[in-house]
Amino acid sequence: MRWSRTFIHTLRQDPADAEVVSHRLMVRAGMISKVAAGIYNYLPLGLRSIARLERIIREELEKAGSAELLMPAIQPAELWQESGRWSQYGPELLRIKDRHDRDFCFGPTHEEVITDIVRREIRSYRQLPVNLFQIQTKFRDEIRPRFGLMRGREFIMKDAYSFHADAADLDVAYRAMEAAYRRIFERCGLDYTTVEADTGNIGGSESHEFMVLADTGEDAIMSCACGYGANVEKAATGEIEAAPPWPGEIPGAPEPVATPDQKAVEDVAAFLKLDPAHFIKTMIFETDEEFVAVLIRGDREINEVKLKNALDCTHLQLASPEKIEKVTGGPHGFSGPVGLADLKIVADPTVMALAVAATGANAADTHLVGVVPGRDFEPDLVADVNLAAAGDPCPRCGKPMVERRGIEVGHIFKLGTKYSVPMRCTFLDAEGNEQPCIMGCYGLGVGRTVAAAVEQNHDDRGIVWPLPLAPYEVVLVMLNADRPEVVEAAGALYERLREAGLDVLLDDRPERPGVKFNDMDLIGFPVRVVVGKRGLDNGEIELSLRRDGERRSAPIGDAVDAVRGLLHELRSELPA
RNA sequence: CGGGGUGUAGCGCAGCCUGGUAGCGCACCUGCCUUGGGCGCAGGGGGUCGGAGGUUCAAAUCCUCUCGCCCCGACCA
Repeated sequence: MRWSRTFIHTLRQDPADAEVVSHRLMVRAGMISKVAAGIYNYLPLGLRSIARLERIIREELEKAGSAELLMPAIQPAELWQESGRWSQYGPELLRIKDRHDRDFCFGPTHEEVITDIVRREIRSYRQLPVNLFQIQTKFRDEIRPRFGLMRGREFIMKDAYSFHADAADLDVAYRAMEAAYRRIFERCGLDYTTVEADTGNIGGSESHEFMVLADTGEDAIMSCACGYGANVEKAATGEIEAAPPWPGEIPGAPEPVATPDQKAVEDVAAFLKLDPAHFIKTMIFETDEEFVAVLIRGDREINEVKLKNALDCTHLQLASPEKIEKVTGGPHGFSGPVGLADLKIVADPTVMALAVAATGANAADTHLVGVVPGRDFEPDLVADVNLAAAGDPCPRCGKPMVERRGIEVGHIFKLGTKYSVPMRCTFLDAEGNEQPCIMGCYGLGVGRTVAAAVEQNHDDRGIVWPLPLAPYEVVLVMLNADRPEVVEAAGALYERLREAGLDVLLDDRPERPGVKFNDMDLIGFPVRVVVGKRGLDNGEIELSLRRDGERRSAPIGDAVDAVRGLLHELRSELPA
């Protein structure tokens, strides 16, 4: 392709609304442009990178035994009503009506449609398993879209779904898809890790996320040298170090002490000359139907995702100070479990491990010391609601874990029968009994993966594309476009490179050299070939790799081989 | 949805406080010049100042309402 025939318009300045580097650079490089909040055009250059990733995805998924299909973006409400998600999904589901006033939605995901497809055809265990995928545009009306392609409302996703006769067969597909994902991200040259994940409101028994490591990632992940890794929402810990010994005697009953204006645990601890770990922090939450007092050791934080799972509720929020006062009898900041007879109490194991503790007295400016868990209060539920933190012991090996940030580019689930039961997607087993299909689902954010690649591969001049995702592998820069001999030589070389099957863009613009070089660096083509009058006088061209910029010359007659050599050098570092 | 910003030429911004002919840089067009890292000179085109209403002799500027966009938070296969 010639630059003058495609549509590449770079920006000299950063767009005012771009915050993260991938968003900034992709807009500046003329790969994407914004239409509305979280809705983008994929311009020719951006689409080429997307298409290259899609090709890798198709190859690996087909190898893993998944067949491609394409489902509609617009879905009828009836299917969502069958699964129950029409009422559960909330405002993130973009609902629309047709001219007959019938309800539809723009699909944020396709469990309902795929389940409908499969249930129409599958009758027997002999027809299973089924594994299907699509690459398709999704719409989720996110509360806060941001970061360009990283969190769009409309976005391209690869979603796959598998249907099985039993859990063992699902496991086979799950492992195959996991391996396919690994190959996809490895082929893209991305530095990633897999972590155990919470299943969220998709449900299911097992779930892994694929995280591209980047400081700007929206997810926190805990990991350990032993191989354990988990999204912080899900992360367990080994046994948390015990609180220091209680100073002094353990009283026979809790004793109230005055703590005027002392609310935060650190302040009260300092005031009472205790360690924060001696405290029981009591947080009052409000669920769909009740108030809950949640107890965590004073030096720890609550993990709301774990709490939501422990309570098995869909909505959860901290209660307002007014409501806290109403349900506990004491003001915000002085809550404690003792005497909270009417409230459900959930305690983290770190709390129950305390021999004796201090906590709020449910009265203004008062705390209780000498509270003994089990003696002075009894929780309704003991559950791990502890937020893992850097340095906490690994649940597998006990060594300290580290916290890193990641971009969630893939998420795979064992769904079980969450959709097949309500939607009656069943088959007859070998004994002639009707059984629901066991399902798995497998998502991969296509635009997000490309953005993550930029996030991970750039410098202060622009993008440094990993070869497999570059919009063009090679750019041929025609300098001195006013010189007929240069135009002729560059044009001829361009044809030779094309005939050799190379993926090359010819920059034939009559721009000054500085403009061209800056654009090449900004867009980040892996291999750059320069034809200019200076080199041409010696019959030479200049080659360089974007990642190191080191320039080397070659006779123009050897140009094709020289380019191939550089591409080979880049390819040899990637899996086949 | 709560908090904080912002909207003026294609892009990035000033002007607003203190009302009085709408500006700057880049980009674009013409000519000359220059040509290996975002040249130089000269000339030129382009804006319902997000929208509606109000105050005023006069509104980009003040007031009210409204819409878009951005950031933080809650939210999120």
